[in-house]
Amino acid sequence: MKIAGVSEQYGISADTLRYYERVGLIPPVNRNDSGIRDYNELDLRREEFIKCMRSAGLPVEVLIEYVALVQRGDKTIEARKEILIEQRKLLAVRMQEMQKTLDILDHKIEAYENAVLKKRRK
Amino acid sequence: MKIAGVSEQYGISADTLRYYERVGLIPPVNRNDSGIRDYNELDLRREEFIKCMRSAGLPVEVLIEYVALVQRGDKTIEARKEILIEQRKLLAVRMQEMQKTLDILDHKIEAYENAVLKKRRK
DNA sequence: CCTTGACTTGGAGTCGACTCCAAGTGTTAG
DNA sequence: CTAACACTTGGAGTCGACTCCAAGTCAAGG
Repeated sequence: MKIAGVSEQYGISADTLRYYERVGLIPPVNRNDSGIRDYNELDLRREEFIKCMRSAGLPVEVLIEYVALVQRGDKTIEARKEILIEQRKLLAVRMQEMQKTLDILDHKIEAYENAVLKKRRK
Repeated sequence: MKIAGVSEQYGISADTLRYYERVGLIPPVNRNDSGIRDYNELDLRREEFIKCMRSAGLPVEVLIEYVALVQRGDKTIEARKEILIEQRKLLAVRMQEMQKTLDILDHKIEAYENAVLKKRRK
């Protein structure tokens, strides 16, 4: 699959896909005879993983480090696990903050709802 | 309370507090005779609100709009409510994405855990 | 009196993460 | 044969949100 197809399928711009590859967020993608990227199944799964991690706010820098470890093989499994555990922890904290904010928003929305009703009753 | 105190109490840098005021994210804070900011209770509650909203990723721009509406009084209540409902919706979506990522991280961490154990058993 | 340190301003700089651009090459449709 | 179009590269530009800087003012302690 060429870059435009991947871009459409995952909703990531071609520029961003090239950027990801350039900075090492995914390993180099194979090229056809004209030098054009030809994404295989593994590449696509990688893009999906990256998309998922990025959507949750994991920093590009951390993901680069993780991907580099994957490339170095089984001896890096412990290090990779530590990275994921750390990021999982940070993610859980962010989600807690967001939950707190969500609750406050719900309170405020309800308060505004009541204010609107009271106004209408006048 | 002076800016340094607020900064310490809320974990927001003095620069950021001034920035928030400059762009209209909070209304101008009163000054003492020497022109130094003197935050009152209301100002502090505003900072706390902003801190909470920002920690959940609500854009500064949206908050500026919201604060401007608050300044314009009761006739803007409906508009404010709409903003909060919209942001609440976006927040819920982001949280869902994060939950999905969290689940995947948990799966991966568990898989790594098993891989580590298998290795040790050799 | 004078230094120290917290504050003031306007404006410039930084950072993460893209996003866009110019110039060039290769494949395809008419 | 040529025009259109998808792709390539390296590098520059943008955006949101701060963060830092220079130059100046003021209150308090030694």
